[in-house]
Amino acid sequence: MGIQDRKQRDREALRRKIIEAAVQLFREQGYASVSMRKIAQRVEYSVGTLYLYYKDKDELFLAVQSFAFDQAFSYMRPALEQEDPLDRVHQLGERYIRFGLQHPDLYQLMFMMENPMDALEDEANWKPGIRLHELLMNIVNDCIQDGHFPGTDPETTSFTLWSMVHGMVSLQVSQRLHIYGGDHLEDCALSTGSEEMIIHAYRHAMQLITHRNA
Amino acid sequence: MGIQDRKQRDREALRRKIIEAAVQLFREQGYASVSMRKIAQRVEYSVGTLYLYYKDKDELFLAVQSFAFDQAFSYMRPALEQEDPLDRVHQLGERYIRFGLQHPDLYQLMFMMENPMDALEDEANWKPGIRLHELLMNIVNDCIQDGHFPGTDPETTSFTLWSMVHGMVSLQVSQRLHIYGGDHLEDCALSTGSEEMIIHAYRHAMQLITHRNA
DNA sequence: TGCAAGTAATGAACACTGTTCACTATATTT
DNA sequence: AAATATAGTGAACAGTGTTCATTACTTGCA
Repeated sequence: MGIQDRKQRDREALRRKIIEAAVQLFREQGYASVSMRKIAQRVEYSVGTLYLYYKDKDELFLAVQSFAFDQAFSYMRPALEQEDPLDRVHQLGERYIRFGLQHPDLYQLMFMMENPMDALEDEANWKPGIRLHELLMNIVNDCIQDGHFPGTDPETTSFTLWSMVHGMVSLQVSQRLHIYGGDHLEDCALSTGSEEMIIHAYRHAMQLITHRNA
Repeated sequence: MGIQDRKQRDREALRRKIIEAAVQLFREQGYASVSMRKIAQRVEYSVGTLYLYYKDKDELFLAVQSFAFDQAFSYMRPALEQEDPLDRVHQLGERYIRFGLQHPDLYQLMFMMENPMDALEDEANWKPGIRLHELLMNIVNDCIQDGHFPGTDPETTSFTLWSMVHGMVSLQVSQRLHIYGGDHLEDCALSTGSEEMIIHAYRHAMQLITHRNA
């Protein structure tokens, strides 16, 4: 039935419009001040309608999170084209950081907020997280085959690397890095707290970890 | 005037009772579900009274954060008694992690929530953060004097170390580590996601960074 | 002592939040 | 054409942080 198909398409189109409106509002007004009513107003439907398309706010935000992961993955994709596995981790980390800093609201939704995670039927089935972690772990595995990261397993090492870049991004996103650049520190590489300064710290760290004097 | 003094003491006692009630409620019911009315009920005063002692919720929570930092610092204190500066960083990191994992609600307040930070008159004057960072940086500086962390400055290195441990703790606290231990991974050191497993990863990382085969 | 001034505490009220559900309007099927 | 699904609505509910007119009590002064 073509009509059924069209209805299905309409349904999915509205589902998409809703999460796009949510993303837009995140950008414009920040995570905290996005309410169901504001989203409804933006898509020009009533509040109740949102609940016909998403069970509750958590489920809606989980869909936005999924959308954000798509964006993140395609942003990080070019890193995978590097020949040397060590270059792949390097680039992947750098792109991870840049994406997080440039989209703080999406990053919060992906890795910092507790809320949307509750909507997962089983927390262990957090697919985007699994996908990201497997991506990283495979590359780390290749590195180990090349003799890097001696004495560790890919699991532990990839967790460590993830923690480091996540730590850098999330401290910045949650406003904890304003301590750098105050008068109490004369001059240091992090004085501005900008993206490039964080990348600089990341590169130094990777140098230390990989024993490479690039 | 002794009466004035007593009033002053009463005032401070109630201020303290309020933040203690807040901490208690964090423990019992989790961060998200602690409201001003619940705190008021716990201290057996009306809601309005809380606003005579704290300008708003952010300011109250900032006071709780300050309380949490006191706890954290005294928990981490023993680490500073180590002779070797490298042992000091090692232990400091380990204690940082353990404190965070054992007090997830306080940790959220200290390093993850945006809210209470807005209450700072000047974000760059986040005193507990500055204190923690100076503590770490001084130790790192001692390490560098001993020839460790070659080619980096204490600023960058201490930021990196902080990021790593914060990343580990915050990923766990915000429920992002449930991906470990699923069926999609046979066996790995992180399978349980427990405190000891995170400490294990931390130690491996420190080994890599410090080029030490302890 | 009696009265005024000042302080401390209250809780109803306001504007917001996520969520529900009786109701209407439209579309499909019989 | 009538009956039946389906889609959309928005007032209502219980909760949130915050304010402020009103009360209760304490202090200082005549």
